[in-house]
Amino acid sequence: MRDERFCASNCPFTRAIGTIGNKWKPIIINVIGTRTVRFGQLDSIIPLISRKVLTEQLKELEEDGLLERLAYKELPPRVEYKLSEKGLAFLPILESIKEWNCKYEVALTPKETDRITYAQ
Amino acid sequence: MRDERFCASNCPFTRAIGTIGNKWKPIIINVIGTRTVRFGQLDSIIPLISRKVLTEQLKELEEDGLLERLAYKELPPRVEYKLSEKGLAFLPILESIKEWNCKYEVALTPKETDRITYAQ
DNA sequence: ATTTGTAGTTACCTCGCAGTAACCAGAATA
DNA sequence: TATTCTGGTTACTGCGAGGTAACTACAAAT
Repeated sequence: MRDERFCASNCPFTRAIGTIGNKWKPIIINVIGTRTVRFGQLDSIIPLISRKVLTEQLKELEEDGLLERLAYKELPPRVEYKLSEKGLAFLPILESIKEWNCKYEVALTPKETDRITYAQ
Repeated sequence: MRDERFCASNCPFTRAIGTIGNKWKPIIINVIGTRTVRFGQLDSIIPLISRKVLTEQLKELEEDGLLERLAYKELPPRVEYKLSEKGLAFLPILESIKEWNCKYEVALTPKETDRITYAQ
């Protein structure tokens, strides 16, 4: 999922793309935003992602220091995710991507059915 | 390569991730920058990418209006790629990703060998 | 006559991403 | 007693992304 050849590059930009350059991570970071979110919430807010892949993505994001995982020793288990300082600093970039897209996107005619929104 | 479920979303952010949210497109956009670059140049500047995938990515970027393809009717053929207004407007976002990464990345110890740089 | 150079395209094959389903702990509730 | 609730993990599986190699056109150079 994470491309090790990218992460091993000596180019900062290439390394950055190696860590956040896939489709799920920007979505997950955007969904968490400034909140504290539980695993089950993420799983239900992002319907297209499977539990397994969500787990993997969250683990990588934690390893890369973008988010913090708070596991409470309860039963049934409770785990909360929130963005770290690094993750929060990435939010403005996602905002500029939104603005960029709204400004330049060619008009589409999405079906009224199967609408999916991850924005808050 | 492009995730159609993402592109069909009614959420602008999700659609944006659907078009530029993979590892190669940000790299290609960054390499082209403000220049006009030939196909062969891209192929040699980005060694890890295969010709086939490079062709596919360039075609999608053109379809999404991020770059312009100028094919000269010569033999041997000559094709030049340059960013459109939309593509150029994306460059500042890539710059902020670079800054973000340099500021927050955890220190790595990349091998002195196999160094790869796409930055200009 | 043969090689070179460019920008692809095509067929073929493989590896691995990702989906699905089953399973887990153990307290609380019915 | 059995079910529920949560946040995973594991095994199995299939599809498709992506790599490789061969091939194209045609002019110019050797």
